[in-house]
Amino acid sequence: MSTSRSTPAGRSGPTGRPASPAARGARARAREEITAAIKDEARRQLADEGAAKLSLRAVARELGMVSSALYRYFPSRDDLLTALIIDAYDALGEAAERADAAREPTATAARRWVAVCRAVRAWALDHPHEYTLIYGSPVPGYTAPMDTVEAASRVGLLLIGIVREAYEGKGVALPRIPPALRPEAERIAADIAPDLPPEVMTALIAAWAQLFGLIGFELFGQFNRVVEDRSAFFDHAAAQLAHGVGLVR
Amino acid sequence: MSTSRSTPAGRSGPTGRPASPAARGARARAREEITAAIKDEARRQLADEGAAKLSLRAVARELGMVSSALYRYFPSRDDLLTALIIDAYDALGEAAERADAAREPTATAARRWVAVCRAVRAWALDHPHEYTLIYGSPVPGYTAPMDTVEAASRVGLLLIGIVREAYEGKGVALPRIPPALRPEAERIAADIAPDLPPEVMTALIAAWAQLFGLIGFELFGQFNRVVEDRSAFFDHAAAQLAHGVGLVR
DNA sequence: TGTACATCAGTGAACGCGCGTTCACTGATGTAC
DNA sequence: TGTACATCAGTGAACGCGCGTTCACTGATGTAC
Repeated sequence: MSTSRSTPAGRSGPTGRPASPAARGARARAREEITAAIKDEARRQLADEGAAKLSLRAVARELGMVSSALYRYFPSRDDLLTALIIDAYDALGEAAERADAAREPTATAARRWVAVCRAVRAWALDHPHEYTLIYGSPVPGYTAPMDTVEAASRVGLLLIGIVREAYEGKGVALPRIPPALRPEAERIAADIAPDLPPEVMTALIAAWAQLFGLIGFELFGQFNRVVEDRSAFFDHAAAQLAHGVGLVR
Repeated sequence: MSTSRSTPAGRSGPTGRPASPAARGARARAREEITAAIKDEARRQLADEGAAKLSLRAVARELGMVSSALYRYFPSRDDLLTALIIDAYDALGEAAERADAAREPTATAARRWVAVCRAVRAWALDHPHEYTLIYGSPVPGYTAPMDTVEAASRVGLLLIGIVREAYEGKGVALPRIPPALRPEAERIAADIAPDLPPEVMTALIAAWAQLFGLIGFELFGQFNRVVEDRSAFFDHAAAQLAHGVGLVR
């Protein structure tokens, strides 16, 4: 129950009544605050121990509650994890969307692409453990429920949107793909964005995976003693990815 | 002590004497066998629980030993992890090197590159949990000692070697890099491969990170319901990476 | 070749710790009439 | 507006489990003379 996305103030509560912040009773307000406090503390603990060792008891302890009290808010440890995962996807998606929304009106698709990549990287560096939660190795014994897919696809959809606008404005040079890949490319495009050419969709998905490869290597230490000016390195790599997708300007 | 790489039969033992398999006493042979059995069982358990929860007690239990007995072989849990990590890097490196060694004599650099990428992917799909151990998110609370770096760099060195041969044979088209990246590119090249142009080294490192991004996305489920013919997709992406590094043939 | 001694592998008990989850309960807050 | 009842948050004890590591010990294997 409590694992659904937190209801923003102003939406209707469980009774169906529209509930203004003032009208919500003390109980409802307390519930929201404590739910948020639990998630905040859990996020804090991700940093120390990682998701695999995230412990309800430790969270409760830190909050001055008894461990069983958490079960009023999350029916199990996995549900708390799910909530953290959805929040992380949403926060990352929002950061990326905000970066794109703040573009200058004259920005080219390639510039928008790079800006979104930079926003993703910046969020990852700012929230390394939440990033790890969603783009690191899977948490053993945990399988993400379907609730996560909507939030998980926000960054991907944003990138597709940028490429789509560019394509409509003739700002895309079709990448070439080998014949062996053609059927798969057509299937991918049909499934995800039938209005885009298969070559573009295929290149886009590869670029999407590669973007997270760059960020992961930086975050997980593989660039230690290799790359130093990581911002400059990343910016260039992101621009190259845009190029690979066919964004010509 | 026992966390150093396992001594292959035929090398000299701790006494300095050359020790043929026959000459080694029962004790030494048993020690090697049991060390290997511990690592094998630990690898098996990585699959179920992940590295964060790898447990000496569980390994001992499965081997029919008492947990304290493992301390004769590995001074601590972290040392066992280190041994597994080094083994994994070595196994991956060896798989990549073998794939390259098996090339046809006429193979172009681009073909060699793709063959190595495919070998890395194949090994990752065959050993997902060992791959996760080395290229997944870091194990919380564990920091890899310096012992791992040699094994960790085998794949990278192999890729550099391929590009180097191509460069010497004029098989590389210099990628372009923006002026902002020039100083960092020169630093990288000077540090790692002074005989290669900075543009090439920079592109190589980006491609290296992107390669593992592609593999990670496939392995960690991000391609679920997105990419289906993953081999075809990967082969093309790997060829594109070669192209990005400047391998023209 | 035989013997005394040193080395080593493995035992079993213990220390001190942590975990997720359930359950019957108390007391405060909210709701319906 | 006041009261009876329902809802809910939080408690504290308990269940049953697992963990890494230490330690004194036994008995087998190896080594030096």
